[in-house]
Amino acid sequence: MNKIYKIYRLLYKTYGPQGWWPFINLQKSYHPLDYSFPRNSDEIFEVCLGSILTQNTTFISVVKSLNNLHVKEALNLNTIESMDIDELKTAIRPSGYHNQKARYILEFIKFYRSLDGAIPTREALLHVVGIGPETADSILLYGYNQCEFKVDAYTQRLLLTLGLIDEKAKYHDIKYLMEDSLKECIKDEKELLITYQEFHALIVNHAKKFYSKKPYGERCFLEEVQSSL
DNA sequence: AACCAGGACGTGA
DNA sequence: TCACGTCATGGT
Repeated sequence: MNKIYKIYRLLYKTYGPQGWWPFINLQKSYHPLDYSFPRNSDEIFEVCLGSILTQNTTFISVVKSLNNLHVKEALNLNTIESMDIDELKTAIRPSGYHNQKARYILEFIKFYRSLDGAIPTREALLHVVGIGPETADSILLYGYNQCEFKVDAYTQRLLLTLGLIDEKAKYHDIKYLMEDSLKECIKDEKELLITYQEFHALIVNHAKKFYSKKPYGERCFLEEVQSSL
């Protein structure tokens, strides 16, 4: 068992399953251990929308934006595409950058339509304006249940503090470190996917508590992973 | 009241 | 390639 997987086990033992992704339309019937989402095109689209809106923003703000659309019966691509762009901007205002994110959303909808239900490749997603590596992985991992590890600022900060990467490690360096480490320990594809999904969520949960303000990692119990191997 | 949040893009060196 | 400025609102 390598250190990365050890960190995952420790986080899971501490916080339990996170139940990522919180669907707006399904809050009543949603349970953390139900990994059957998303189930249809509307739910996939909701994850894609949330993935764009959450760029450099807390998910609490994203939920507000998604709810603004939901109460207008506009949490679907047909309505968003046909609605006035200023109305869209107003709805997503709580999650910030509403001008460029409104554009990103419309750009993505064009791309989404061209897919005609197919699963997008990572490379194709990266060609869409407004979709960088993290947003692409978020869409693939949570929207399409693809084994793509999502790296974010918290992941980098955590691994850097624990001394598992160096300062110049880039997005893909970290992504492949996580994926290779987990593949080494998990052979079952379904379990691997769930681990990717839960791990990222657990890192965010944990990092909010210990890696939001300096000095990072103070009293973080993951330090024990260092000495244990 | 400064600081940061589940980033991406454009620019110049 | 890479460091840096910009985009914007909301919570602490």
